[in-house]
Amino acid sequence: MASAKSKDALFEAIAVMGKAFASPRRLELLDLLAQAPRTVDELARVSGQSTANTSQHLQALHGAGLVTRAREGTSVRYSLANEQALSLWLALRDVSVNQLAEVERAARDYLGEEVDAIGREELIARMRKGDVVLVDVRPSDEFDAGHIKGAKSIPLQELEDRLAELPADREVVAYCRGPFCAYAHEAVRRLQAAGREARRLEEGWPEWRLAGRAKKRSRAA
Amino acid sequence: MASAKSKDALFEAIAVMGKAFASPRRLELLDLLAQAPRTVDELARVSGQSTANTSQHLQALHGAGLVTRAREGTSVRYSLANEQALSLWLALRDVSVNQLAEVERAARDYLGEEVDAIGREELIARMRKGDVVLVDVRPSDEFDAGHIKGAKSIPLQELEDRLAELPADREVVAYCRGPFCAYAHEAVRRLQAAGREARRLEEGWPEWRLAGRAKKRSRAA
DNA sequence: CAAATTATCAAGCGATCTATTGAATAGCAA
DNA sequence: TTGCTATTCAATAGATCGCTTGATAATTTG
Repeated sequence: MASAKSKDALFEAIAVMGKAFASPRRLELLDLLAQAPRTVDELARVSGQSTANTSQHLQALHGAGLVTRAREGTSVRYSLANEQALSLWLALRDVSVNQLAEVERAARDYLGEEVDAIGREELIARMRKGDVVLVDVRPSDEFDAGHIKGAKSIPLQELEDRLAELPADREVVAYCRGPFCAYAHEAVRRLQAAGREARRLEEGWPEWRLAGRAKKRSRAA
Repeated sequence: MASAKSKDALFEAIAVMGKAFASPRRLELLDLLAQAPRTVDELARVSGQSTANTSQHLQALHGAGLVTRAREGTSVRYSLANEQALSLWLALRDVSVNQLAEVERAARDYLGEEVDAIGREELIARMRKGDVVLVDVRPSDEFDAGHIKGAKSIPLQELEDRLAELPADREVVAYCRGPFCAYAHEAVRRLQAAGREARRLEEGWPEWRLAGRAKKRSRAA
Protein backbone atom coordinates (compact mmCIF):
# COMPACT_ATOMS: atom_id res chain seq x y z
CA MET A 1 0.00 0.00 0.00
CA ALA A 2 1.22 3.50 -0.74
CA SER A 3 2.41 5.83 2.01
CA ALA A 4 0.11 8.01 4.05
CA LYS A 5 1.81 11.00 2.48
CA SER A 6 -0.07 10.49 -0.77
CA LYS A 7 -3.35 10.43 1.07
CA ASP A 8 -2.52 13.69 2.79
CA ALA A 9 -1.74 15.18 -0.61
CA LEU A 10 -5.26 14.36 -1.67
CA PHE A 11 -6.83 16.24 1.19
CA GLU A 12 -4.43 19.08 0.68
CA ALA A 13 -5.44 19.40 -2.94
CA ILE A 14 -9.11 19.37 -2.03
CA ALA A 15 -8.46 22.01 0.61
CA VAL A 16 -7.22 24.31 -2.15
CA MET A 17 -10.75 24.39 -3.44
CA GLY A 18 -12.11 24.81 0.07
CA LYS A 19 -9.83 27.80 0.55
CA ALA A 20 -11.19 29.34 -2.61
CA PHE A 21 -14.59 29.39 -0.91
CA ALA A 22 -13.23 30.72 2.37
CA SER A 23 -13.24 34.45 1.65
CA PRO A 24 -16.34 36.64 1.41
CA ARG A 25 -14.70 38.76 -1.27
CA ARG A 26 -14.01 35.77 -3.45
CA LEU A 27 -17.56 34.54 -2.97
CA GLU A 28 -18.83 37.91 -4.09
CA LEU A 29 -16.76 37.66 -7.25
CA LEU A 30 -17.98 34.15 -7.83
CA ASP A 31 -21.54 35.31 -7.41
CA LEU A 32 -21.03 38.05 -9.96
CA LEU A 33 -19.45 35.62 -12.40
CA ALA A 34 -22.48 33.38 -12.01
CA GLN A 35 -24.44 36.12 -13.77
CA ALA A 36 -22.07 36.94 -16.58
CA PRO A 37 -18.38 36.85 -17.55
CA ARG A 38 -16.58 40.05 -16.64
CA THR A 39 -13.21 41.72 -16.86
CA VAL A 40 -11.04 42.32 -13.82
CA ASP A 41 -11.73 46.00 -13.97
CA GLU A 42 -15.49 45.57 -14.12
CA LEU A 43 -15.43 43.17 -11.20
CA ALA A 44 -13.27 45.53 -9.20
CA ARG A 45 -15.66 48.39 -9.79
CA VAL A 46 -18.84 46.45 -9.10
CA SER A 47 -17.51 44.84 -5.94
CA GLY A 48 -15.77 47.98 -4.74
CA GLN A 49 -12.30 46.55 -4.27
CA SER A 50 -8.96 47.63 -5.67
CA THR A 51 -7.96 46.19 -9.02
CA ALA A 52 -4.87 44.51 -7.61
CA ASN A 53 -6.85 42.82 -4.89
CA THR A 54 -9.52 41.68 -7.31
CA SER A 55 -6.85 40.26 -9.57
CA GLN A 56 -5.36 38.33 -6.67
CA HIS A 57 -8.67 36.84 -5.66
CA LEU A 58 -9.42 35.89 -9.22
CA GLN A 59 -6.11 34.13 -9.40
CA ALA A 60 -7.01 32.16 -6.30
CA LEU A 61 -10.26 31.10 -7.92
CA HIS A 62 -8.38 30.26 -11.08
CA GLY A 63 -5.90 28.17 -9.13
CA ALA A 64 -8.78 26.13 -7.74
CA GLY A 65 -10.10 25.65 -11.26
CA LEU A 66 -13.35 27.48 -10.57
CA VAL A 67 -12.90 30.16 -13.23
CA THR A 68 -11.27 30.49 -16.61
CA ARG A 69 -9.72 33.58 -18.15
CA ALA A 70 -9.27 34.85 -21.66
CA ARG A 71 -7.39 37.89 -22.85
CA GLU A 72 -9.46 40.37 -24.83
CA GLY A 73 -7.26 43.08 -26.20
CA THR A 74 -5.94 44.99 -23.27
CA SER A 75 -8.21 43.39 -20.69
CA VAL A 76 -8.81 39.89 -19.31
CA ARG A 77 -12.26 38.41 -19.09
CA TYR A 78 -12.98 35.86 -16.36
CA SER A 79 -15.82 33.33 -16.52
CA LEU A 80 -17.06 30.50 -14.36
CA ALA A 81 -15.08 27.47 -15.46
CA ASN A 82 -18.02 25.15 -16.04
CA GLU A 83 -21.34 23.91 -14.85
CA GLN A 84 -19.78 21.94 -12.02
CA ALA A 85 -18.31 25.10 -10.58
CA LEU A 86 -21.66 26.86 -10.70
CA SER A 87 -23.37 23.88 -9.23
CA LEU A 88 -20.88 23.66 -6.37
CA TRP A 89 -21.22 27.33 -5.55
CA LEU A 90 -25.01 27.12 -5.49
CA ALA A 91 -24.86 23.98 -3.35
CA LEU A 92 -22.53 25.62 -0.85
CA ARG A 93 -24.76 28.63 -0.69
CA ASP A 94 -27.91 26.60 -0.18
CA VAL A 95 -26.43 24.43 2.53
CA SER A 96 -25.16 27.51 4.31
CA VAL A 97 -28.58 29.04 4.22
CA ASN A 98 -30.18 25.95 5.65
CA GLN A 99 -27.66 25.49 8.39
CA LEU A 100 -26.53 28.86 9.55
CA ALA A 101 -29.32 30.69 11.26
CA GLU A 102 -27.31 33.86 10.97
CA VAL A 103 -27.48 33.74 7.22
CA GLU A 104 -31.21 33.52 7.23
CA ARG A 105 -31.53 36.40 9.59
CA ALA A 106 -29.10 38.43 7.50
CA ALA A 107 -31.03 37.57 4.36
CA ARG A 108 -34.36 38.65 5.78
CA ASP A 109 -32.76 41.84 6.96
CA TYR A 110 -31.34 42.58 3.56
CA LEU A 111 -34.30 41.66 1.45
CA GLY A 112 -36.84 43.60 3.46
CA GLU A 113 -40.41 42.37 3.73
CA GLU A 114 -41.02 39.05 2.12
CA VAL A 115 -43.13 39.23 -1.04
CA ASP A 116 -45.17 36.48 -2.68
CA ALA A 117 -43.17 34.08 -4.78
CA ILE A 118 -43.93 31.68 -7.60
CA GLY A 119 -42.10 28.41 -8.27
CA ARG A 120 -40.51 27.07 -11.41
CA GLU A 121 -43.21 24.59 -12.35
CA GLU A 122 -46.06 26.99 -11.84
CA LEU A 123 -44.35 29.66 -13.89
CA ILE A 124 -43.81 27.28 -16.79
CA ALA A 125 -47.45 26.22 -16.73
CA ARG A 126 -48.78 29.75 -16.58
CA MET A 127 -46.45 31.05 -19.26
CA ARG A 128 -47.68 28.30 -21.51
CA LYS A 129 -51.19 29.58 -20.95
CA GLY A 130 -50.01 33.12 -21.74
CA ASP A 131 -51.29 34.01 -18.34
CA VAL A 132 -48.34 36.01 -17.03
CA VAL A 133 -45.61 38.29 -18.28
CA LEU A 134 -42.08 37.52 -17.12
CA VAL A 135 -39.70 40.41 -16.44
CA ASP A 136 -35.94 40.27 -15.95
CA VAL A 137 -35.05 43.24 -13.71
CA ARG A 138 -31.26 42.79 -13.75
CA PRO A 139 -28.93 45.24 -15.52
CA SER A 140 -29.22 44.77 -19.24
CA ASP A 141 -25.70 43.44 -19.76
CA GLU A 142 -26.53 40.51 -17.53
CA PHE A 143 -29.71 39.94 -19.48
CA ASP A 144 -27.64 39.92 -22.66
CA ALA A 145 -25.27 37.32 -21.20
CA GLY A 146 -28.19 34.93 -20.69
CA HIS A 147 -31.80 34.99 -19.53
CA ILE A 148 -34.96 32.91 -19.23
CA LYS A 149 -36.61 32.31 -22.57
CA GLY A 150 -39.62 34.54 -23.02
CA ALA A 151 -38.52 37.09 -20.45
CA LYS A 152 -38.58 40.82 -21.12
CA SER A 153 -35.67 42.94 -19.94
CA ILE A 154 -36.61 45.93 -17.81
CA PRO A 155 -33.78 46.92 -15.45
CA LEU A 156 -35.04 47.96 -12.04
CA GLN A 157 -34.13 51.63 -12.53
CA GLU A 158 -36.29 51.87 -15.64
CA LEU A 159 -39.27 50.06 -14.16
CA GLU A 160 -41.53 53.06 -13.48
CA ASP A 161 -40.75 54.68 -16.82
CA ARG A 162 -41.61 51.57 -18.77
CA LEU A 163 -44.74 50.43 -16.96
CA ALA A 164 -46.71 50.95 -20.18
CA GLU A 165 -44.83 48.06 -21.79
CA LEU A 166 -46.49 45.66 -19.36
CA PRO A 167 -50.08 44.68 -20.13
CA ALA A 168 -52.21 45.82 -17.19
CA ASP A 169 -54.48 42.78 -17.31
CA ARG A 170 -51.78 40.19 -16.74
CA GLU A 171 -49.87 39.26 -13.61
CA VAL A 172 -46.19 40.21 -13.67
CA VAL A 173 -43.48 37.82 -12.48
CA ALA A 174 -40.10 39.40 -11.77
CA TYR A 175 -36.78 37.63 -11.36
CA CYS A 176 -33.18 38.71 -10.84
CA ARG A 177 -29.86 37.21 -9.78
CA GLY A 178 -31.07 34.71 -7.24
CA PRO A 179 -32.54 34.28 -3.80
CA PHE A 180 -30.22 36.85 -2.21
CA CYS A 181 -30.71 39.51 -4.80
CA ALA A 182 -33.05 42.27 -3.72
CA TYR A 183 -33.99 43.49 -7.22
CA ALA A 184 -36.97 41.20 -7.73
CA HIS A 185 -38.31 41.89 -4.24
CA GLU A 186 -38.05 45.59 -4.85
CA ALA A 187 -39.60 45.30 -8.29
CA VAL A 188 -42.63 43.46 -6.93
CA ARG A 189 -43.14 46.08 -4.24
CA ARG A 190 -43.00 48.88 -6.79
CA LEU A 191 -45.32 47.10 -9.20
CA GLN A 192 -47.83 46.53 -6.44
CA ALA A 193 -47.52 50.18 -5.45
CA ALA A 194 -48.42 50.98 -9.07
CA GLY A 195 -51.55 48.85 -8.76
CA ARG A 196 -50.25 45.84 -10.68
CA GLU A 197 -50.57 42.22 -9.67
CA ALA A 198 -47.01 40.96 -9.20
CA ARG A 199 -44.95 38.17 -7.70
CA ARG A 200 -41.29 37.26 -7.75
CA LEU A 201 -39.80 34.06 -9.13
CA GLU A 202 -38.28 32.00 -6.32
CA GLU A 203 -35.06 31.38 -8.19
CA GLY A 204 -32.70 33.52 -10.26
CA TRP A 205 -31.08 33.09 -13.62
CA PRO A 206 -28.17 30.85 -12.56
CA GLU A 207 -30.47 28.40 -10.78
CA TRP A 208 -32.90 28.36 -13.67
CA ARG A 209 -30.19 27.75 -16.19
CA LEU A 210 -28.68 24.90 -14.19
CA ALA A 211 -32.04 23.21 -13.62
CA GLY A 212 -32.80 23.45 -17.32
CA ARG A 213 -29.53 21.80 -18.28
CA ALA A 214 -30.00 18.99 -15.81
CA LYS A 215 -33.40 18.31 -17.35
CA LYS A 216 -31.97 18.27 -20.85
CA ARG A 217 -29.30 15.80 -19.79
CA SER A 218 -31.79 13.44 -18.21
CA ARG A 219 -33.98 13.55 -21.32
CA ALA A 220 -30.97 12.70 -23.45
CA ALA A 221 -29.98 9.76 -21.24
CA MET B 1 -33.23 48.90 -0.27
CA ALA B 2 -31.13 47.68 2.65
CA SER B 3 -27.50 48.66 3.00
CA ALA B 4 -24.64 46.85 1.31
CA LYS B 5 -23.46 45.80 4.74
CA SER B 6 -26.18 43.16 4.98
CA LYS B 7 -25.17 41.69 1.68
CA ASP B 8 -21.59 41.40 2.88
CA ALA B 9 -22.86 39.62 5.96
CA LEU B 10 -24.37 37.00 3.70
CA PHE B 11 -21.10 36.26 1.97
CA GLU B 12 -19.32 36.29 5.27
CA ALA B 13 -21.67 33.69 6.67
CA ILE B 14 -21.23 31.49 3.63
CA ALA B 15 -17.49 31.87 3.91
CA VAL B 16 -17.70 30.31 7.36
CA MET B 17 -18.68 27.10 5.68
CA GLY B 18 -16.02 27.55 3.04
CA LYS B 19 -13.43 27.94 5.77
CA ALA B 20 -14.54 24.68 7.29
CA PHE B 21 -13.45 23.02 4.05
CA ALA B 22 -10.15 24.89 3.88
CA SER B 23 -7.96 22.64 6.01
CA PRO B 24 -6.69 19.20 5.01
CA ARG B 25 -6.93 18.00 8.59
CA ARG B 26 -10.56 18.94 8.84
CA LEU B 27 -11.30 17.28 5.52
CA GLU B 28 -9.71 14.12 6.83
CA LEU B 29 -11.99 14.21 9.86
CA LEU B 30 -14.97 14.85 7.65
CA ASP B 31 -14.02 11.92 5.49
CA LEU B 32 -13.80 9.67 8.53
CA LEU B 33 -17.16 10.87 9.79
CA ALA B 34 -18.66 10.04 6.41
CA GLN B 35 -18.02 6.40 7.30
CA ALA B 36 -19.26 6.32 10.86
CA PRO B 37 -19.83 8.56 13.89
CA ARG B 38 -16.82 8.63 16.19
CA THR B 39 -15.60 10.06 19.45
CA VAL B 40 -12.94 12.74 19.60
CA ASP B 41 -10.43 10.26 20.93
CA GLU B 42 -11.05 7.75 18.16
CA LEU B 43 -10.74 10.42 15.51
CA ALA B 44 -7.54 11.70 17.05
CA ARG B 45 -6.02 8.25 17.04
CA VAL B 46 -7.11 7.31 13.52
CA SER B 47 -6.01 10.59 11.99
CA GLY B 48 -2.83 10.80 14.03
CA GLN B 49 -3.37 14.24 15.52
CA SER B 50 -3.37 15.40 19.11
CA THR B 51 -6.68 15.25 20.94
CA ALA B 52 -6.75 18.97 21.57
CA ASN B 53 -6.18 19.76 17.93
CA THR B 54 -8.80 17.28 16.83
CA SER B 55 -11.26 18.83 19.25
CA GLN B 56 -10.57 22.27 17.83
CA HIS B 57 -11.09 21.15 14.26
CA LEU B 58 -14.29 19.41 15.22
CA GLN B 59 -15.51 22.58 16.81
CA ALA B 60 -14.81 24.44 13.60
CA LEU B 61 -16.86 21.88 11.68
CA HIS B 62 -19.57 22.15 14.29
CA GLY B 63 -19.58 25.92 13.98
CA ALA B 64 -20.24 25.57 10.26
CA GLY B 65 -23.08 23.17 10.99
CA LEU B 66 -21.46 20.25 9.23
CA VAL B 67 -21.35 17.94 12.23
CA THR B 68 -23.39 17.32 15.34
CA ARG B 69 -22.16 16.12 18.71
CA ALA B 70 -23.67 14.10 21.52
CA ARG B 71 -22.24 13.36 24.90
CA GLU B 72 -21.96 9.67 25.71
CA GLY B 73 -20.89 9.24 29.28
CA THR B 74 -17.44 10.65 29.53
CA SER B 75 -16.85 11.03 25.81
CA VAL B 76 -18.40 13.02 22.96
CA ARG B 77 -19.47 11.39 19.73
CA TYR B 78 -19.44 13.47 16.57
CA SER B 79 -21.49 12.66 13.46
CA LEU B 80 -22.09 14.25 10.10
CA ALA B 81 -24.93 16.70 10.65
CA ASN B 82 -27.14 15.50 7.82
CA GLU B 83 -27.39 14.31 4.27
CA GLN B 84 -26.75 17.78 2.90
CA ALA B 85 -23.41 17.90 4.64
CA LEU B 86 -22.39 14.54 3.22
CA SER B 87 -23.61 15.55 -0.18
CA LEU B 88 -21.66 18.79 -0.11
CA TRP B 89 -18.45 17.07 0.95
CA LEU B 90 -18.76 14.49 -1.81
CA ALA B 91 -19.52 17.22 -4.36
CA LEU B 92 -16.51 19.24 -3.31
CA ARG B 93 -14.32 16.19 -3.51
CA ASP B 94 -15.58 15.19 -6.93
CA VAL B 95 -15.20 18.65 -8.41
CA SER B 96 -11.68 18.86 -7.03
CA VAL B 97 -10.81 15.58 -8.63
CA ASN B 98 -12.11 16.68 -11.97
CA GLN B 99 -10.42 20.02 -11.93
CA LEU B 100 -7.13 19.67 -10.17
CA ALA B 101 -4.74 17.60 -12.17
CA GLU B 102 -2.58 17.27 -9.09
CA VAL B 103 -5.26 15.39 -7.25
CA GLU B 104 -5.61 12.86 -10.00
CA ARG B 105 -1.91 12.29 -10.11
CA ALA B 106 -1.79 11.95 -6.35
CA ALA B 107 -4.70 9.52 -6.41
CA ARG B 108 -3.12 7.28 -9.00
CA ASP B 109 0.08 7.31 -7.00
CA TYR B 110 -1.69 6.34 -3.82
CA LEU B 111 -3.98 3.69 -5.18
CA GLY B 112 -1.35 1.81 -7.12
CA GLU B 113 -2.23 -0.02 -10.33
CA GLU B 114 -5.79 0.45 -11.42
CA VAL B 115 -7.96 -2.64 -11.08
CA ASP B 116 -11.19 -3.48 -12.90
CA ALA B 117 -14.27 -1.79 -11.50
CA ILE B 118 -17.98 -2.45 -11.62
CA GLY B 119 -20.68 0.23 -11.54
CA ARG B 120 -23.74 0.58 -9.37
CA GLU B 121 -26.33 -0.55 -11.89
CA GLU B 122 -24.41 -3.60 -13.01
CA LEU B 123 -23.82 -4.67 -9.43
CA ILE B 124 -27.51 -4.44 -8.59
CA ALA B 125 -28.42 -6.51 -11.64
CA ARG B 126 -25.87 -9.19 -10.96
CA MET B 127 -26.67 -9.42 -7.28
CA ARG B 128 -30.29 -9.97 -8.21
CA LYS B 129 -29.18 -12.90 -10.33
CA GLY B 130 -27.11 -14.22 -7.41
CA ASP B 131 -24.16 -13.98 -9.72
CA VAL B 132 -21.66 -12.26 -7.46
CA VAL B 133 -20.74 -12.03 -3.81
CA LEU B 134 -20.29 -8.55 -2.37
CA VAL B 135 -17.61 -7.98 0.26
CA ASP B 136 -17.15 -4.97 2.54
CA VAL B 137 -13.43 -4.78 3.34
CA ARG B 138 -13.56 -1.84 5.77
CA PRO B 139 -12.90 -2.25 9.49
CA SER B 140 -15.84 -3.99 11.11
CA ASP B 141 -16.96 -1.02 13.20
CA GLU B 142 -17.55 0.93 10.02
CA PHE B 143 -19.50 -1.97 8.60
CA ASP B 144 -21.61 -1.98 11.75
CA ALA B 145 -22.34 1.72 11.35
CA GLY B 146 -23.85 1.08 7.93
CA HIS B 147 -23.21 -1.01 4.83
CA ILE B 148 -24.66 -2.07 1.50
CA LYS B 149 -27.51 -4.53 1.91
CA GLY B 150 -26.39 -8.04 1.14
CA ALA B 151 -22.71 -7.34 1.72
CA LYS B 152 -20.50 -9.60 3.80
CA SER B 153 -17.99 -8.02 6.19
CA ILE B 154 -14.42 -9.20 5.78
CA PRO B 155 -11.91 -6.56 6.91
CA LEU B 156 -8.87 -6.39 4.68
CA GLN B 157 -6.52 -7.84 7.30
CA GLU B 158 -8.62 -10.97 7.63
CA LEU B 159 -9.06 -11.50 3.92
CA GLU B 160 -6.58 -14.34 3.39
CA ASP B 161 -7.68 -16.17 6.53
CA ARG B 162 -11.32 -16.13 5.53
CA LEU B 163 -11.04 -16.96 1.84
CA ALA B 164 -13.01 -20.16 2.47
CA GLU B 165 -16.11 -18.11 3.29
CA LEU B 166 -16.23 -16.93 -0.32
CA PRO B 167 -17.69 -19.37 -2.86
CA ALA B 168 -14.94 -20.13 -5.39
CA ASP B 169 -17.33 -20.27 -8.32
CA ARG B 170 -18.66 -16.73 -7.98
CA GLU B 171 -17.05 -13.45 -8.82
CA VAL B 172 -16.19 -11.28 -5.82
CA VAL B 173 -16.93 -7.55 -5.72
CA ALA B 174 -15.11 -5.58 -3.03
CA TYR B 175 -15.91 -2.09 -1.80
CA CYS B 176 -14.57 0.21 0.90
CA ARG B 177 -14.74 3.85 1.90
CA GLY B 178 -14.86 5.48 -1.49
CA PRO B 179 -12.85 6.25 -4.59
CA PHE B 180 -9.77 7.35 -2.63
CA CYS B 181 -9.67 4.42 -0.30
CA ALA B 182 -7.08 1.83 -1.22
CA TYR B 183 -8.69 -1.09 0.62
CA ALA B 184 -10.85 -2.32 -2.23
CA HIS B 185 -8.02 -1.99 -4.73
CA GLU B 186 -5.76 -3.98 -2.47
CA ALA B 187 -8.44 -6.58 -1.80
CA VAL B 188 -8.98 -7.18 -5.49
CA ARG B 189 -5.27 -7.63 -6.07
CA ARG B 190 -5.01 -10.15 -3.26
CA LEU B 191 -8.10 -12.03 -4.39
CA GLN B 192 -6.74 -12.27 -7.90
CA ALA B 193 -3.42 -13.45 -6.50
CA ALA B 194 -5.39 -16.20 -4.76
CA GLY B 195 -6.89 -17.22 -8.10
CA ARG B 196 -10.30 -15.65 -7.58
CA GLU B 197 -12.22 -13.58 -10.07
CA ALA B 198 -12.58 -10.15 -8.47
CA ARG B 199 -13.44 -6.53 -9.20
CA ARG B 200 -13.94 -3.45 -7.08
CA LEU B 201 -17.10 -1.39 -6.81
CA GLU B 202 -16.55 2.07 -8.26
CA GLU B 203 -18.12 3.84 -5.31
CA GLY B 204 -17.88 3.48 -1.54
CA TRP B 205 -20.42 3.25 1.21
CA PRO B 206 -21.16 7.00 1.58
CA GLU B 207 -21.81 7.43 -2.14
CA TRP B 208 -23.96 4.33 -2.27
CA ARG B 209 -26.00 5.42 0.69
CA LEU B 210 -26.57 8.88 -0.71
CA ALA B 211 -27.57 7.59 -4.13
CA GLY B 212 -30.02 5.16 -2.55
CA ARG B 213 -31.69 7.89 -0.53
CA ALA B 214 -32.06 10.16 -3.54
CA LYS B 215 -33.77 7.34 -5.37
CA LYS B 216 -36.15 6.70 -2.49
CA ARG B 217 -37.08 10.36 -2.40
CA SER B 218 -37.84 10.53 -6.10
CA ARG B 219 -40.02 7.43 -5.86
CA ALA B 220 -41.93 8.99 -3.01
CA ALA B 221 -42.53 12.22 -4.92
C1' DC C 1 7.83 54.99 -31.17
C1' DA C 2 5.70 56.97 -27.00
C1' DA C 3 1.41 57.32 -24.28
C1' DA C 4 -2.51 55.29 -22.21
C1' DT C 5 -5.00 51.46 -20.34
C1' DT C 6 -5.47 47.10 -18.07
C1' DA C 7 -3.71 43.50 -15.48
C1' DT C 8 -0.18 41.25 -12.80
C1' DC C 9 3.76 41.04 -9.76
C1' DA C 10 6.45 41.98 -5.43
C1' DA C 11 7.04 43.53 -0.92
C1' DG C 12 5.29 44.55 3.52
C1' DC C 13 2.22 44.92 7.55
C1' DG C 14 -1.51 43.52 10.34
C1' DA C 15 -4.95 40.03 11.04
C1' DT C 16 -6.21 35.35 11.15
C1' DC C 17 -5.28 30.39 11.36
C1' DT C 18 -2.84 26.16 13.01
C1' DA C 19 -0.76 23.18 16.14
C1' DT C 20 1.24 22.76 20.70
C1' DT C 21 1.30 22.96 25.50
C1' DG C 22 -0.57 22.86 30.00
C1' DA C 23 -4.51 23.88 32.81
C1' DA C 24 -9.51 23.49 33.63
C1' DT C 25 -13.91 21.00 33.32
C1' DA C 26 -17.48 17.17 33.00
C1' DG C 27 -18.82 12.74 33.88
C1' DC C 28 -18.04 8.27 36.04
C1' DA C 29 -16.69 4.97 39.52
C1' DA C 30 -14.80 3.55 43.82
C1' DT D 1 -15.19 12.76 48.49
C1' DT D 2 -11.16 11.39 45.57
C1' DG D 3 -9.27 9.68 41.57
C1' DC D 4 -9.58 8.68 36.47
C1' DT D 5 -10.67 9.52 31.68
C1' DA D 6 -12.26 12.23 27.86
C1' DT D 7 -12.83 16.66 26.29
C1' DT D 8 -12.43 21.52 26.12
C1' DC D 9 -10.28 25.94 27.18
C1' DA D 10 -6.48 29.41 27.12
C1' DA D 11 -2.19 31.10 25.81
C1' DT D 12 1.40 31.06 22.58
C1' DA D 13 4.60 31.03 18.53
C1' DG D 14 4.92 30.38 13.74
C1' DA D 15 2.80 30.16 9.34
C1' DT D 16 -0.48 31.83 6.15
C1' DC D 17 -3.82 35.13 4.41
C1' DG D 18 -5.66 39.66 2.87
C1' DC D 19 -5.16 44.16 1.54
C1' DT D 20 -2.30 48.12 0.23
C1' DT D 21 1.20 50.38 -2.38
C1' DG D 22 4.21 51.00 -6.09
C1' DA D 23 6.63 48.86 -9.93
C1' DT D 24 6.33 45.96 -14.11
C1' DA D 25 4.30 43.64 -18.25
C1' DA D 26 1.01 43.23 -22.19
C1' DT D 27 -1.92 45.59 -25.68
C1' DT D 28 -3.93 49.11 -28.11
C1' DT D 29 -3.88 53.85 -29.80
C1' DG D 30 -1.96 58.25 -31.46
